[in-house]
Order: sequence, then structure tokens, then C-alpha cells
Amino acid sequence: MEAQVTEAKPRSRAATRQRLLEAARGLFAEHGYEQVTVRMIAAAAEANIALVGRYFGSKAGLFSEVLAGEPTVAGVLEGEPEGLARRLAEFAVARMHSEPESPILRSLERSAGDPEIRELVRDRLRNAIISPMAANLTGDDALSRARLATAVFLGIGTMRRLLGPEPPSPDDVDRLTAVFEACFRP
Amino acid sequence: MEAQVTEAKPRSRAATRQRLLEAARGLFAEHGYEQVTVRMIAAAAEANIALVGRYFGSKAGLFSEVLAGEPTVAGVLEGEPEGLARRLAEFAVARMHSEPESPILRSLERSAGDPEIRELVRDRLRNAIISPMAANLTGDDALSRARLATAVFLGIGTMRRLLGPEPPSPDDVDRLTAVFEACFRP
DNA sequence: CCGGCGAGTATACGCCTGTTTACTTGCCGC
DNA sequence: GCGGCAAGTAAACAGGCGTATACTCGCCGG
Repeated sequence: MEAQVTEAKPRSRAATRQRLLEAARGLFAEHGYEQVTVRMIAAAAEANIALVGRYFGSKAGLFSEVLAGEPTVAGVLEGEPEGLARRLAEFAVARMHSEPESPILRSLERSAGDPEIRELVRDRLRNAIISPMAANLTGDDALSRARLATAVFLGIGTMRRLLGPEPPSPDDVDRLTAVFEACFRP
Repeated sequence: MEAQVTEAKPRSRAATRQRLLEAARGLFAEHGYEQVTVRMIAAAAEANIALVGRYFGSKAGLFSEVLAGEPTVAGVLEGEPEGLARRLAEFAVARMHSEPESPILRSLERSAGDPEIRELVRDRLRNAIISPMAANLTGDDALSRARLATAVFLGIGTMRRLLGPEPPSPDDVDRLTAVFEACFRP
């Protein structure tokens, strides 16, 4: 949570910008866009509030840059399509049993109030997950099936956030693999 | 959306309370807890803001009462367990292709900022969906499987909210049925 | 050694939130 | 008819939000 830099902070634009960016990343990932205030970000980065506006234009601009810099599940998506369901299942199970710290997907679920932010999130979801996933599928309604699988993925995240992490079970991966395969079946 | 009462409003505690309750129900269902303000509710109910506090204690109290009065998916859950997956699929597809107006489940997905509200939502989710669903399943980890199926259900809602309603496809029900069956398989 | 410029700061602005207070209005039993 | 109490109202409160402004400080080239 408080992953702030302990080293002395030099009077450097680039370094301060970076601290703000990383602080924002962590907070957004944990709490979502709306629950995080610029004052929280500035405090976590040990920087002044006004610098958020100066360096990123606005809170939304900062969020946008965080989103752009975030690694995606691309590594899971590429590879032979046969194993896709299992790779997704393994990835989801890993997320399911780990504590909150996790990529920006976390904030995808719950950042929806501001329409501008919603659009950012939607584009990101499409371009980073659904489209590449659909590209791995064959058949007419590949997009629709990719959407369904992504929905399952998001739903698991929502559930974990709401009810807390589940006790792991060795059957989880197998069952989830079957679920994703059912999503992908033409 | 603007399903306000057009009849003249009598100076009646019970009637005004009811109008507030219904207005809140509609708004919460459409936008979620945090995005709805008590001023919006009062305006929709054509009542004074202060009455929310007077009749329900607080915004959270009003939300709690809305939640308690909301019908659940109980009708879908009861019945022979064999057809459960298909009934769930039909229910989800119906929700998937309909415009926003929908039960309070909508707000379950995105009402999470305030811990008090979060707890309300979590309890409701457990008592109204997961537990009864698990009761229909056999096997040790029935709860875990019910959680997964519920996650799929929520994920579909999140997806629809984010990307808009999908064009219907006749295969949807079959595919979703297979997905839920995969969730339920021991 | 010092002038200037950019990094960093403190503070205030305007707005919106949920909640509360003090007040007015209208109806119902007597 | 009318007194009183409940229903309804307007306004303000305290606090939080994102953003913008005017300022000070620290460093670096000359």
C-alpha cells in the first residue's frame, strides 16, 4: 500500500513526475479512479498537489497516462489458441488467490462514473483484451465470444473484490479452463 | 427513466415515503449508489431533500431499504437443478439485450466506495444469490462453484454496462448454458 | 558571486456532497 | 371553526473534491 520511495527526492521534474505516476498507478489499481483523490496521490508521491495539474493536466490526464503505460494480458493471449483457455484460467486463478495488489484491471471494473473515464477504460478494454483475444479465435462471432470470456474474467475480479480472496482449490484451474472453453466454443 | 408520479401528491407521510423509495430504486438501479445524489432522488420523487434524512435516516439507510425490498433471482434459482444452468443463461441473455432499466443487481457491480455500502451489497449478494444457488448444487465445494457462476453473472453485467448492449445472437443461450454448466461441474 | 528560471509550495476558489436546523403550511379531531 | 401537531420547506452547514493562482526556494550558467 505505502510503496513510497524512501530515497531522498531530488529537485527534478522527471523524477517527481515519475513518483506521481507510480503512486497513481498503485492507488488506482487498488481503489479505482473515483475513490482516489489527487491529494492521496500527491501525498503518496510526497509531492505537491498542484504538480498533478502541472505535469498531467488533470486527474483524468494522469489516469490516462497510467492506463497507457500498464502492461496487459497480452502475454497470456499470444501463443497457440488451443491452450488459451487454460492459460487464461491459470492467470485468473493466480489473480483470484492473491491479495489486492494487481494490475490496472482492478480499476477497470469500478471506474465508471465520469463518462470521460468510462470511455478511456472501454477503449483500453477493447484494444488490450477483447480484440487480441478475438484474433485468436476462429468463427464468425469471435468478438462476441471474446467479450463473454472477458466478462467472465472481469466478473471473477468483481467477486474477489466484493467477497475477498477465495481459499484456493486444486480443481479451480480445471474448472475455469472448462468455463473459458465453453465461452470459446462456436 | 423519468417514471415520476404525475398524480397530485397528497400531504401524506406514507405516500411521500413511497415516492422517495421508488425514485431511489430506479436511480440506484440505473447509476449505482455513488453516482446518485439525494438531491436527484428528491427531485425525481418531487419531494424535499430533507425528507430523505427524516424518513430513512440517511442515504445509506434509504439504499439499504431499497436493497431489502428488491426481488431477487430466487425464481430462477428454484426448480429442478438440472435446468438451472439454462434458466440462468436465459435470464442473463434477457438482461444482456435489454436497455439499462434492470433490477438492483446493476448497482451491485459498482457500489463499492463506502465500506458500509459495500457490506450491505456483499451480504445481499451472499444471501440472495450465492447461498440459494449453492443449495441447489451437490458436492463439497458447492459454494465455490456458486461463487464462480455468480461471478460470470456479474461479469456479464459489467461488460454490458461498459460496452453497451450486445446485438442478440440465437446461440447466446446455448453457449451461456454451457458456461454455467462448466461452472457447476464438480 | 549572483541573477534568473524553473521546480516546488501554500492557499484559495468554486462547486458539490450528505446532513441538519429553524421555519411555514395544511389538515384533522374536537 | 380552530388549535395543534405532523408534513413539508428553504437555507445553511461542514467538509471534500478538482483545479488554478501567486508565491518562494534551490540550483546552475555566466
